[in-house]
Amino acid sequence: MEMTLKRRETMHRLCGKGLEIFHAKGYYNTSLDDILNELSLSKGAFYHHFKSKEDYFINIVQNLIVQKVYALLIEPLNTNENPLPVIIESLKNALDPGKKNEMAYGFMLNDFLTEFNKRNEEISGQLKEIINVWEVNLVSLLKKGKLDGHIARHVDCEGVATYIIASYLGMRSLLMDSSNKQLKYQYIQQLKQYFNSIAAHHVAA
Amino acid sequence: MEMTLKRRETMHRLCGKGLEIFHAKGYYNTSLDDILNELSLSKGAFYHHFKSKEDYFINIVQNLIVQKVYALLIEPLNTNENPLPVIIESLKNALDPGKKNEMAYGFMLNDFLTEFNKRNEEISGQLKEIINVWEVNLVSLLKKGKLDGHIARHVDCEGVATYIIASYLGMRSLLMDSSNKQLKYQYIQQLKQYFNSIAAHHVAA
DNA sequence: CCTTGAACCGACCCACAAGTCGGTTTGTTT
DNA sequence: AAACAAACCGACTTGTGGGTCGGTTCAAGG
Repeated sequence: MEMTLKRRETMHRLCGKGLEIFHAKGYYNTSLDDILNELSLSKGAFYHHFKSKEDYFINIVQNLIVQKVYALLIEPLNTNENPLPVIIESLKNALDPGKKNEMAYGFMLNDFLTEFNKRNEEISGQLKEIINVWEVNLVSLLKKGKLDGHIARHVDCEGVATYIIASYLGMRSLLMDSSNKQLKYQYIQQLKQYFNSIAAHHVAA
Repeated sequence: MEMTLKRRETMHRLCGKGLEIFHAKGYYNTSLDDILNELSLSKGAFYHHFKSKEDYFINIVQNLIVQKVYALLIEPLNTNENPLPVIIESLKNALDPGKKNEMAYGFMLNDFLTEFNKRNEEISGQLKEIINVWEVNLVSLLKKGKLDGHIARHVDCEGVATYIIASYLGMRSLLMDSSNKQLKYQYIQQLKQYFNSIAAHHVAA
């Protein structure tokens, strides 16, 4: 089974470096050779493991992007606490580049969604599905929060989830270049302001 | 001067159709021939009027996109009324496809911003500049609203402007396919909710 | 050793799209 | 109507990048 291990290791290296470069330069603006040169691998090696560039990226979505979105944005929602601070905390984490100078995974979703929209049905469908799962989890957490008395009864939980997702995705277009601390701070502050307006009892801003 | 008129008319046709197709399929995913065939024009005609595809798109940005954004999002802010309803109205307009089944100009900004980011410094710079002008105008209107007693004194106007822009841009990623009436409605409702929390006096939701 | 097959190499093929250029049409001027 | 230039044509050049394929390396089993 040593063979299988080698295969998995090479595929893993390809996916990791691929996500890094696709994210930095865009999928359609990155050639396979860009990635292969970085890893000192050949076309032949690539097509031995993946059947096409698309197949390769789908692997990346399923193995890396899905995992990260779940870890950063969805799993934290599995809580019994007051939803609003939990959501804020998860978004703050997602917008920060990871501790060990990883990528800022929060940035990827809007980028790739826009890039694949109307160009690749398969991939954009999978990305939309990720957003969809996120939305469903947000809604159900918000509804639980309403029952638990943390959120005002008049609130439209679906609407709130939509609004949270929209503002989060949109931050990407504003945070393009430098990881602008100022903008992130403003965003989180205003999100708190908004959350105050849907909380069951008013809390100091 | 009949020549000049002919020239201007052809350039105008090219820009109009170009924006339509670039917006529908993306700039890098659209070949010049895609556009030229639609207009029954040739490569020669194109390069007689524009020096490159990039030059062509910059023309489109300056002549069409800037105009539309100003008309829909910036000029309406030049008012002495309560800023909050004015802003809501402008966003509602921008997200609607025009009356005479035009394009939904509100969708273009996020799409093109994302597409050109890190691929074309020149163009993405111009698009960011549009956003910047919008932000400046939003901030100054909000500040005036504060002086006029429409907006609470504790409010961070820059932060509010950032948040408005982020949520607006982000809606694009959610409204991708069909012009989903439901999502638009949710967005506007939540924006009103948010605005209630920064208004000087509470108004019914 | 020798065989076998997975992992890998890299020259090549092919489609596509930006940009070129010599030539043709069209309209205006005198 | 001759002359001139702007507008336009379309075959061609050139570069790029996804994908192919015959061959080589290497590790494991006999």
